[in-house]
Amino acid sequence: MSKRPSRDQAKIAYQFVRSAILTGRYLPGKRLIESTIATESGVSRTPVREALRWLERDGVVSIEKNKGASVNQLTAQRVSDIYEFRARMEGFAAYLAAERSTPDDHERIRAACEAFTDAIGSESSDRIRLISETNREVHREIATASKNAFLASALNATTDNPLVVRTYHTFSTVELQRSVSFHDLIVEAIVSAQCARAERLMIEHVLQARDSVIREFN
Amino acid sequence: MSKRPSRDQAKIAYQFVRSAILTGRYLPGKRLIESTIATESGVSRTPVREALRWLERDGVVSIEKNKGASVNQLTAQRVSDIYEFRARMEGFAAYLAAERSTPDDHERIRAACEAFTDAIGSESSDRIRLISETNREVHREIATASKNAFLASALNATTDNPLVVRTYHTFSTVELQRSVSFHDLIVEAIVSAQCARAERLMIEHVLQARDSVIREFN
DNA sequence: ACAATGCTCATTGTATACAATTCTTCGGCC
DNA sequence: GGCCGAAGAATTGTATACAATGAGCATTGT
Repeated sequence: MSKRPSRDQAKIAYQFVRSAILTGRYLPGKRLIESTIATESGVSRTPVREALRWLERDGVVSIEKNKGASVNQLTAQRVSDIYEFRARMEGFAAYLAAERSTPDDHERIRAACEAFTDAIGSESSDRIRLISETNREVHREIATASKNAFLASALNATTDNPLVVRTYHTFSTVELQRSVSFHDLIVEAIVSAQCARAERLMIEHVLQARDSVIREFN
Repeated sequence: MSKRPSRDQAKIAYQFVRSAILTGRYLPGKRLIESTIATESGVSRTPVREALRWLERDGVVSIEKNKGASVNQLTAQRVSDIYEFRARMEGFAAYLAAERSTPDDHERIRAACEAFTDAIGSESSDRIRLISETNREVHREIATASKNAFLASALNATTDNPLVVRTYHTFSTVELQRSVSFHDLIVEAIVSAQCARAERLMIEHVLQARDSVIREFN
């Protein structure tokens, strides 16, 4: 079942703008004109508008009523803000997962962690993409195991935040190994229902990622 | 300057649906047909679609691709989920505010707290509305003082969450007095830069609200 | 010369028309 | 009688046309 034709215009527009910002083609401060993006990405304005709202939620662009969207300045401060926020959210999810998860959840989380470890060892051409995907899966399983549907959906909504995905380009092998360690420790804490430890470990895990990204800025 | 003509169609649609859900005219599980809402609220489908996305973010409706939106079952569990989430967010904001706020911030927060206290004593016909507004202002000032723009915007996005607003209908005088106490304690902790205390107090403050609402359910 | 005012135009917000998808129902077949 | 499938209806997703808003510029009066 190929999803090549990708009949989802809003997603096309989203990825188009996202990619343009990440590669530096759209620079910070640039105003994003809906009609221009529509033409460039080959869809109409309607899905473009929706895509811009998504990017606003990601913290990547700002939208002012009747004035349109513009690319946010990605200062170290701003990136740090977003990661701090995520760290707390994910930490809370880990806390709840430790408190409420079932053996079934444990199985799924463990499997996701293994897939991540495998991805790191992979020599495939889309290794980075693979790492990113499997990592997402780990965090998503933990969010689901938190049994707080609202929290899980809020987290999933930001999992393909451009800022988060970008990080894997900058991660060194040693940092990836560290991620594996943290995943292991977090799983252990969750399985043994040690809520506070799971939370602390997850917060630190995310803050590690923040530091890596911030370092790139300087 | 009257805003009676209220040129914002999306907001009209949002408040229309929101009100319909709160008053029980739209019951949980009810499917929300865009064209129907458009006709009933007197705007076109385009702003209705946007309004539904806002309500999804609030946790009030669920949207499935190509299937549309439906009103969420507001089980005690689900309401609790949302409040737990908010409690952590607001707690983090208070933590950061205690760490980073300036004397100017302190002034604004204090003023907002006083306005809230006044609102409680008010005999005005829209007393509930006034209480709700001033309370929002307190929390918004604290969010701003956190100096984390992303966090502040995420919180503000959910401040007129129907679930949150609803609570003030159910609050008794004693509970409102308790809110005043908590506000005072939180401000004190923030001003004296006691981060952990500010966070704990804020979490408890929001969880109090949760308990009040949950109690209504039974 | 400069500030204020109104005009023009680019762009966003909204409405509506059209396409694609899902749901429903009805008829045929087993 | 019940299950499967196809046709049609209902509804969402997308495109486009139109209205309203805000920005920039020129013009005018002082």
